[in-house]
Amino acid sequence: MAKQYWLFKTEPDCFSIEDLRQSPGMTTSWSGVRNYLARNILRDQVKVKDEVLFHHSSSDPVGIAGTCVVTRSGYPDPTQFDPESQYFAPKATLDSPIWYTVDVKFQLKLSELIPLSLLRQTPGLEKMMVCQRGARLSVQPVTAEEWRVVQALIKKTGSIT
DNA sequence: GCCAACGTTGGC
DNA sequence: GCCAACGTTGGC
Repeated sequence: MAKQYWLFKTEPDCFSIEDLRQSPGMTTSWSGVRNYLARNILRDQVKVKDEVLFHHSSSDPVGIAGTCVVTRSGYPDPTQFDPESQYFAPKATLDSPIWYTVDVKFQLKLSELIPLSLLRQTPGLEKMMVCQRGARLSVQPVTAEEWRVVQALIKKTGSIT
């Protein structure tokens, strides 16, 4: 299958691109997604080697902070089985898990975050999901063309790897 | 299965 | 802090 592209949202106070860069193996499990549509995407569509825009939400400014790559496709989110976790799901069992996660590895961190306001002004990104009003989905598809346009912005902005 | 009430997300 | 969008819950 051709490589696919995604956008993952996270609140940097909770987990930032820098947190990912400093994680063991620069890799993390994208656990804690508790929305069914996002769950279905993680479980069914996100594949190893797919590339991901790492998006900071509820920050100032909000926007793309870096990129990462999928290193493990959908598997049951361990936090749903952990009574100590804020993501614990009492009804989930090992035999019938409810929530899924994927693993992602750090690729690059932008020298400066690319603000959502800039994305909205950039030709070619008018239809990008994150640019739409009220787009709350935390795991979003990104088209190959949108990815290409964002790559140009990343090159222009500068980044560290 | 409908839909009102309620809760959460997230940009501003 | 506000509030629009939208997801979830639960009574019927």
